[in-house]
Amino acid sequence: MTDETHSPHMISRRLESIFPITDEESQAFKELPVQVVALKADRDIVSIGDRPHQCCMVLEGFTCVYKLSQAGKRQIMALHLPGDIPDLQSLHLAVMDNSIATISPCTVGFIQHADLRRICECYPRLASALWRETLVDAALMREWLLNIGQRDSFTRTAHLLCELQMRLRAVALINGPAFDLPITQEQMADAVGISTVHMNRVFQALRARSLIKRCKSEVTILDWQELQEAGEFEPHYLHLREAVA
Amino acid sequence: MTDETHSPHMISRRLESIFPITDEESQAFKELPVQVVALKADRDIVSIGDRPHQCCMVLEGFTCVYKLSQAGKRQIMALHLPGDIPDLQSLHLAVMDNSIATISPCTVGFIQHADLRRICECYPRLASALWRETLVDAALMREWLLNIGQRDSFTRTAHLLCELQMRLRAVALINGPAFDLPITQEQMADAVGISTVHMNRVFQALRARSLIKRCKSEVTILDWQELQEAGEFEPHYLHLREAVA
DNA sequence: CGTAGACTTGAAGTCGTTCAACGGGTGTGG
DNA sequence: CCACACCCGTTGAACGACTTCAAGTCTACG
Repeated sequence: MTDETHSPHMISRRLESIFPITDEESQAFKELPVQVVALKADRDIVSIGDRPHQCCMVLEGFTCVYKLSQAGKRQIMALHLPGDIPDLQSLHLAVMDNSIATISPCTVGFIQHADLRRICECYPRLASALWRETLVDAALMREWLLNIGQRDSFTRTAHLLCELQMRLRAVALINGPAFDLPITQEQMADAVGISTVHMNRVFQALRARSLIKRCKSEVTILDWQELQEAGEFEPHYLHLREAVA
Repeated sequence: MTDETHSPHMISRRLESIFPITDEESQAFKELPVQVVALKADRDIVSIGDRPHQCCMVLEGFTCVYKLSQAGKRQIMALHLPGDIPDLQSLHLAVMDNSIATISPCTVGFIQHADLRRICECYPRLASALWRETLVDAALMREWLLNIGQRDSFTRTAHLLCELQMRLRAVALINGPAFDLPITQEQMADAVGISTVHMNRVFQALRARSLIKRCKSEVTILDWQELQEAGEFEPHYLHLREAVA
């Protein structure tokens, strides 16, 4: 909530990871006024039914998109990392059809819709880049739908871990096999659509097969190849510009 | 494959159902060159891995977006009706991360990416309308994710029926409680993520509770109120301009 | 008239849920 | 500094929803 300068870097890095933009366009982004805010874990950033006049960019931490069933069960339909804009849709969809919350303590940056619209008019390629962002979000949701609809809980979980690892790499937040994953088993369970108790057992199975190791909030992938196979993970759907080895 | 004139009407009607556009913009759409093709049921229109140079607009019939798991199980992640553009994403995402197939016999219209890009440049509001289209598609997927991840099979199926009824109404394809739903139980099962056998039992339960009636490919909703409650259906996520009673 | 595809049925089996309880670490207030 | 509370992770056992297999019926269509 202090350093306002690293935020535009964040977003342009994310955009560039999936779409080539020029220096001038990148620069335009960096000059956008951003209101930076720090938030505790498990707080709503935007709630279903809201009519926001701004978008929220993740700067630090993890956020999630979620909805509740009538029984009060929560389905997480996306996880967002630094550089992502979880509610970019609100630029064209007046009322939120989902909530967005922090998974871990976060700092986020708010950008006014008006500013985004203006920049989209001046730089049509940036508009395309943002459009593309929302399309990649949708592509991830399709994969999650396949995951939840057709794969068993073990495969689903392995798949999610692979996805997170690769996305974190793509924005250069990690480079080795270990990374910080400040997310509880309950939140993981909500993301793959199983119960907390069962998520715990899946984690045990993953450890038993020596696929991962977990120590506090740090996850280490012990066998990337095996984990990918266990999770039926094919990274094409991430639409990254360059394949990450 | 014969009448090329009704197709642009179709798309503009769909766009207008969620976004106000001017006559001039609507006109621009109607002048787009469209290649109309008739297809049998259960045929791929675009396949995963393709790099299409055109988009496909549904003119008659139903299409679906799907992916296969390694075990060969199919998850349908969206159903598209006349007026929809199932692969609009391909405008900005070079390679398809999903396949698109016909559910029933269909006629579809292909529009070149180049033409769409041109019209987006000339009419930025149309570009926004198309962007919005893809965002609504994503909103539907979020609801499907909630449906499949957190609701039981009975609720899921009721929900899907409500959604289809309301979307068909929104484009004025139906007005009464009965409508043509040329889709097999197997396809329905793939859409809600359950087995064919179980889908059959869910249908029996829906009939036993007098919520729906099915005769050939025609579905009649006997109690709209009850079906909505049974499916936990709240239509906000469809982002229709006007609530349909 | 025969065949293929869609729908239907029963029974057995599996995966995941639910309930209930306990352990361990961490932070907070007395 | 200790005690307590809380959250997270863990465990066992019973239950339930859905799957799978296998067979049989119905209808449409060539």
